[in-house]
Order: sequence, then C-alpha cells, then structure tokens
Amino acid sequence: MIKPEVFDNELQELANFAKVISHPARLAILKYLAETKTCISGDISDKLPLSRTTVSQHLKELRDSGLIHGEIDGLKINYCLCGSSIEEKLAKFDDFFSKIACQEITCK
Amino acid sequence: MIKPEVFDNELQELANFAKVISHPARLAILKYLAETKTCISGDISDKLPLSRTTVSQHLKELRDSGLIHGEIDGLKINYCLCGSSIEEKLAKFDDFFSKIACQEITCK
DNA sequence: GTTTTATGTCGCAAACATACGACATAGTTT
DNA sequence: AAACTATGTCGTATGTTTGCGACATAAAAC
Repeated sequence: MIKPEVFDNELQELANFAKVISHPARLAILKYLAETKTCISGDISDKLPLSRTTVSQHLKELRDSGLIHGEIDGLKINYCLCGSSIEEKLAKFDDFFSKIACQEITCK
Repeated sequence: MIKPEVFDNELQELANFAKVISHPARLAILKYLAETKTCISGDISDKLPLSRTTVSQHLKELRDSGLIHGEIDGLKINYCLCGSSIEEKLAKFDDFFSKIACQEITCK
C-alpha cells in the first residue's frame, strides 16, 4: 500500500535508488564486483552467507535498476558494475543532498 | 526473515541509511525542512498528500535515525534537520561509493 | 545423447513497511 | 475546568521484501 504517484519525479527516482542499495547483500555484491575489478561470474554466492537463489534475486534487482549488468559467457554469466549508471545515480543523489546538507540549520 | 547480522558493520549502517531515505515522503520531508530553513512545526502534514498519522510515522523514522530532531514548543513541535548527522552519513556514503564508482570497469 | 554445471524462475512462508482511523496525552484558550 | 488544538501511539489491513527449496533451461563435458 504505497502512494508513489503523488510525489514528484526527482524524489521518486532517488527513493528508488536508495531502495536498491538499502540491503547489505546488495551493497556487498557491488563491493565485491568493484574489488575483483574483472567482471566475474555468479560465484558471488560462495562469498555471501546467502543461498544461491537469494543472491540471484539480489542480482536481478541490481540488474533491473541498471547498476550492474551481466553478459552470458557459455555456462557462466559475467557480472560487472555499470559505471555510467552508477555515476548518474550518484550525481542525482549529490544534487539532492547538496541542497539539503550545506545549510547550517541545526536546531541545537 | 532478514539476515542482517552476517554482513559487516559498514554495509549494515549504509544500508540502514539508504532505507531511511528510500521513501519519497521522507525525502519530501527533508526537502521541506531544508527549504523552510527555519525549524517549523508539524504542519508538514498539510504539505504532503498523506494523512497526519502517516506523516507522523515518517517523522519518527527520521528522528530515530538521527537525521532530524524535534523540539517541543508549547503545543507544537519544531522539527529541523540535524546537519551534523546528515553530513556524517553522507561522508560514509561517499566513502563507500568512491571505492566503487571511480574505476573504469564497465563491461560494455 | 546422458550427465554435469551454472544459472534463472516459481511458489511459498515469514517478516517488514505503509497507510490510516480511532484513541490518548498534554498544552492553550476561554 | 471545559473545550480546543497539536501531536503521538495503537491496532489493523493491505502490500512488499527477503529467503529458500524445488524445478526448469541450456551450455559443456563426457
């Protein structure tokens, strides 16, 4: 029961991005992909304390949001960070928070 | 059914922050508090397409996470952004993503 | 061509989030 | 002190997320 349509697009998009990265498993996947530097296949599951099925679903969410993408290579799938998409989302994030954080309005 | 304890603390904290800001209503509240610049009371409800109860709950989440705080002033409550806390969380956010975004590892 | 391997999808259960009306509390006004 | 006002909390309905085993698919190895 959510009322999404009533908020403006900027907020909507930012909230969606935040939701994607609001689970430690998904952050862990991003971190892992960044660290291995090379696009590695889905043996990510072995590195996380979650079942393969669950990891596969987290990968799907990251894929759907465009933060990563996977390329089929025979039996395996090489996943990698999608740099441009991450940059784009971070830029929007920074834009929003630069409006908010820089003013000294702390009550106390 | 969540398995949070198994991920390291950095990821955990960051995920929690992301979760707090992953709803457009909460972003709208932060934006509103930033725009009015002065700490205003809970007539925030009037500005959002949500019931007073619902807004009150979103305020509670923001309060609990430390992003805002409220000060009682007679019958009203003056809410305001908690600048230091926001800065702190943004710093952790940036720290994480600087490790991730700056490398050119896009597959395609 | 059967077995093995890497992966995705389905269906379910438990947990969590969202939204809101009804009620509670506590300060203000009369 | 009775009525009014601003706010929070409770209970509840409905929707969404998380996690996983079981099954499906399709390439690779034998």
